[in-house]
Amino acid sequence: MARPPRYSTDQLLDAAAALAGTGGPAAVTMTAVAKSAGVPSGSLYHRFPGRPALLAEMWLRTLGRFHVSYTDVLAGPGEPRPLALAAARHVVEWSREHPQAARILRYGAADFGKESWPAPALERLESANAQVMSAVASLATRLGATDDTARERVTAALIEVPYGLVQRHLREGTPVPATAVDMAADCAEALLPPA
Amino acid sequence: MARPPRYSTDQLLDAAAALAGTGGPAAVTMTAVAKSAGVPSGSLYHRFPGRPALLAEMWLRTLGRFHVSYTDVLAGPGEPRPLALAAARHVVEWSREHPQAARILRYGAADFGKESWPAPALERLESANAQVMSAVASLATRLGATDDTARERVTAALIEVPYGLVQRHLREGTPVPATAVDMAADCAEALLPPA
DNA sequence: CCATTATTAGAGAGCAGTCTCCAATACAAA
DNA sequence: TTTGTATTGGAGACTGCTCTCTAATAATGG
Repeated sequence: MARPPRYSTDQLLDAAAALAGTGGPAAVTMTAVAKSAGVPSGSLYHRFPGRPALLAEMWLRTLGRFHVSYTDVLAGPGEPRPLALAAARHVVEWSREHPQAARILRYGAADFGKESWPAPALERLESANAQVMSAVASLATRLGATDDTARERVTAALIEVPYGLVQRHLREGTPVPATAVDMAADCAEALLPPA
Repeated sequence: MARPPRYSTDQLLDAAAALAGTGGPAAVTMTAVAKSAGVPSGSLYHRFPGRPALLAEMWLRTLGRFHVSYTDVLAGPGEPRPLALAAARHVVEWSREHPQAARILRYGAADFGKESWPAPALERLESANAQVMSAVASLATRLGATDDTARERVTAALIEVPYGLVQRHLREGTPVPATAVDMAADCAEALLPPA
């Protein structure tokens, strides 16, 4: 009934992600994506209503890929404490394996113009974040974190600290050392409620 | 001998820093800085040869302010271990006290166009970083960190972990909770060589 | 083979941002 | 007062980016 697409959405997002990974948000211009993917600007605007929409899709795709692997770990079988340690390790391992994606997530959604995103994209972001936060929260209760401080410590152990361990390497473009995985686990041990 | 300056360099950098703190690197356009400071573009370009130079000065001023307070702590008197814990705490405390500055340092120099900076600015950056790294390294040896892994753990304890603890709050614009200070110290305990 | 339609293709309008240039200005020194 | 000079002030050239518009194209269903 119609002409088949020559360029896939993923292909365009790949180009955008590559630019974002190396040059940060500012490098992801519509012109640069079009050039890098070998697509005329018209085709790009046929897929995405504008730059904010493209940035939103790229961000959500990247975040989603991390989220599925992360929630997989969180939802795994076994005792909560080993699970929490595994989750902390996983953040670092995932960053080691997906440096380009991790370099994108190093920025906030705000750095990719979140405030201009189309409403559906914002909702997807909201729901993705809520899902992860609820998984972490449920693990926190299983760990015996009752008050706010204890819950904050769990969040820090599972997300913020492992992420911090990786940041500098992502910024500098150097590979994340394997020793960072153990550091994340050691910090988690120190932050989680006593066993 | 000449007309006195009406606008100080600091005043212009303040405007730039405010823009960077709220909107990130992309918000710091020469036009925006001029408008926000109430300065015509000609005056701005009289002080700074171009946008890269302005960004460099802003970054170096912000980094320098952190560095002096941080190296003060590192060079303090006393046993190395309490000193290291104090340094870890200090990173979080400083971010709590200087949220705007911390929000700037959350980005890398690369995000502020480091590759286009004038050569003298690059040298100053290099030397500032080297100074801090050497202070950390000397503390690491005093702590008994002999191999590379142990040294990496010290760096992580003193810089990367405390910084990671603060990141999310900086991104979201929420104040950094006081509990984060203790978390930084607890993680440092776990990462430093055993006492 | 024709009509329909999603997609490609690219030219170019419009705009925001950087930077240049030159005249006007205000002060210090002679 | 006069001269010299660092600075202000702003107009506008130039560039790069976003986005629009229209025509061409390639497949499908009748």
